Amino acid sequence: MPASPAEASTQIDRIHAVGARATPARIAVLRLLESAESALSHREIEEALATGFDRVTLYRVLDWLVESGLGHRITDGERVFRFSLAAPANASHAEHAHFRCECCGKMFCLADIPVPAPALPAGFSGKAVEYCVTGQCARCETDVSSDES
Amino acid sequence: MPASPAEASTQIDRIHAVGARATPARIAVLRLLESAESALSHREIEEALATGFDRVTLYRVLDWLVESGLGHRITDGERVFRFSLAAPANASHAEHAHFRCECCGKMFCLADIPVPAPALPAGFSGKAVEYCVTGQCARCETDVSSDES
DNA sequence: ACGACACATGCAACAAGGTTGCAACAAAGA
DNA sequence: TCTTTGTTGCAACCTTGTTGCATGTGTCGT
Ligand SMILES: [Mn+2]
Ligand SMILES: [Mn+2]
Ligand SMILES: [Zn+2]
Ligand SMILES: [Zn+2]
Repeated sequence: MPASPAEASTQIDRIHAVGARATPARIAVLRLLESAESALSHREIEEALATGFDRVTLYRVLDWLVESGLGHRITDGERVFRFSLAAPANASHAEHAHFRCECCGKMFCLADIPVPAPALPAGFSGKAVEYCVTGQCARCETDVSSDES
Repeated sequence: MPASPAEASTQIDRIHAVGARATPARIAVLRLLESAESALSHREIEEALATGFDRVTLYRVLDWLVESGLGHRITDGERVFRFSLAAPANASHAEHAHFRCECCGKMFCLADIPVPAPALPAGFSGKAVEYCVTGQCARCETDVSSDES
């Protein structure tokens, strides 16, 4: 089933809104991230998009995503970058906490949980804060508890 | 100037205390991290230790450092691990905040700043928290301000 | 002091994630 | 439709970190 034209044009508008060209790779990545429940790595995106976009093209789309402000990049603590969409159009992408599941490896944006403000030593000036919790996500938790021996 | 024997024996004792063999590479890394003001990457350690320890040996020493509990590892958000010593012998290495300077790239352990406890959504269970602030460190701040045009 | 043994080291090869240079290509606007 | 300028694909490369295996060495018992 091909993507509905209406859905695609939503993404095209978003791309044009930041003054960029709407290319198939960008549209596909936007659509994928839109439907993702967790932040995705380059690898995951490459696999989800069965279409044969070149590795480098995807890297460049992801760079563009972040630079244009349409998405943001986080590091998952295991040396890989993960990407998700910024808050849809309206609010500026407020700083928020992240959660990484050690079981399934997924990375969640906890948009509801505010990041506590830092208290820095004298002379230090902070700009951004990264707050990431690791543990088990809701799904993995239930999977484990229903797997009693 | 060669390392004082007294200094070296301090490191040797620490290594023996965790039931490990005191090798030149381990002693050198411990001594270096002891005197470091910020968490060091493998690369930085390799360069600081002019001695020709093999790349892999240093990686293994760093792995051992963390596994033995003598040190801890953090990710600096740019896909590299950094290492620093755990609190010297006495207290267990409590969770603490980190600061990464965007200017000089150094990573500081803010041992005094406690990490705020997370409030997670239902079903999620957290184990560890990573709290890292990025900005400008005290030194870079003064360097910039004394560089007025 | 000596020897045995377990553990640590060096080397080479490998792996994953990401970047760069450049020629060919295609959105967007005229 | 044409032109322009930004984007793509490909090949090569880089950085960080890991693995296998033969050789070397710290430690402990004697
Ligand atoms: Mn996020
Ligand atoms: Mn630390
Ligand atoms: Zn999970
Ligand atoms: Zn600095």
